[in-house]
Amino acid sequence: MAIIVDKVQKRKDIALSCKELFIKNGIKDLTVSEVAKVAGVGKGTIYEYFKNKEEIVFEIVNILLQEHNIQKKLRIDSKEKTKEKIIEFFGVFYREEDVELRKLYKEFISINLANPQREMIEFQSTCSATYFKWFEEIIQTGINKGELVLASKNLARGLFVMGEGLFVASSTTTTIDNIKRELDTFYDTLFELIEVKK
Amino acid sequence: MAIIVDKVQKRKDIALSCKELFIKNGIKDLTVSEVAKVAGVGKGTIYEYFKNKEEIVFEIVNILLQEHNIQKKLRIDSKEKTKEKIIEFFGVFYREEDVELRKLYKEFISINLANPQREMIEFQSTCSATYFKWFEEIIQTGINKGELVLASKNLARGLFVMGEGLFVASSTTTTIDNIKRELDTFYDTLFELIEVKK
DNA sequence: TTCAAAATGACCGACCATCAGTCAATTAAG
DNA sequence: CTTAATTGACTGATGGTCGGTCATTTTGAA
Repeated sequence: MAIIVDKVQKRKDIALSCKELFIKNGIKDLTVSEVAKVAGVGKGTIYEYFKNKEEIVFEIVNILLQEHNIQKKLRIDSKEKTKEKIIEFFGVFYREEDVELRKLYKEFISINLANPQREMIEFQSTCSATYFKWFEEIIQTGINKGELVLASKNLARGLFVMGEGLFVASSTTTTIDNIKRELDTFYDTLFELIEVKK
Repeated sequence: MAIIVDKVQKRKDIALSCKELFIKNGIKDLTVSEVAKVAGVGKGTIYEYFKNKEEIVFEIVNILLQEHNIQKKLRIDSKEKTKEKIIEFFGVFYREEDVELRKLYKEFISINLANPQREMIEFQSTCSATYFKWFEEIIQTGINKGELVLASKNLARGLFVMGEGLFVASSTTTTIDNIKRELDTFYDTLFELIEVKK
């Protein structure tokens, strides 16, 4: 045998080394040669760790999402009321500090829409399912605690995809200038309807 | 002067000639040479009518959307109740006959997310604004007719982007297998909450 | 035990194919 | 003859491949 490198770790290293470059320019203007350069490896080596250019993005999203989820869990758990938890849940779509994640997510959706590849779609599905389960639990807890009416459960899916919709809409138009305000109005109204009146 | 061609019409002709090809493969696998071939013109001519490859998609969407809107208007007007109108409004996201339009829209969103260009974003914004105004009118009429509670108005934006969100979500995952059912459950529940009880 | 040959994984960058976009030359209508 | 319209060969960029090199470890004969 010869040198054995930690393939998993190196894959992460390469991906993260071009994170800034990628976030700045997006996948379209990121060349594999550039990636190789900033990662300090030869171009051929890139293809030892990634099947294609898209997979690099896939890896970056993967890494950052895991970090993000830990933070998210803490933030949500720290909230008392269900409404606050739900608002926190969608915070990623407008919170200042998550601007990088949004940029990444934008590219990720774009790639997934343009050339869906089994692995990426499956990853996206798993993420989405996990998030949705998490979201449903928040709603269910709200119902159990008597904060929300029973029917709220059926609104879960709609609410869940709404965040994504608002995100895409705001990314592809110039009109929605303040996601946070839009969401707030919506939540206030909806909670007026689904909160159990004391 | 010499030959004068109807630039606007020829632009449409070229765009439509490659519609099938584009819907089948998406923009990624569509080459400008191919477009030129099926349009029966030289490659250089394409660039007399379009600034870049993306603009061809832009034109196809534009043409088909206009056709679609006429149909949509008729369909919505034919419905009596507000709930039916709203469901009809989002029909494009699951209706069998609109499968082409969805494929186009998917590519369109993808392009807009990956390399936003002023003209396309503005077009998208205008479309979106028009649709939203239309949607708000439906809600407002519902309120005026006493079918919906006043608060429904504030839910308009949320409902509006939800359609888009569900569409994107279903395009990028494998889990949502039946958009129609998901939407129906959501609407039924929501209308249970916002409909004025007689 | 020694050490050179064999084996192997890691790495590389020249090269290839593809393709979006350009432009100088050509065509043809009036 | 003028000029709008058209064209396709050409260019530059870039994603991905592949033959080959290098460094380290294994092996087994002396």
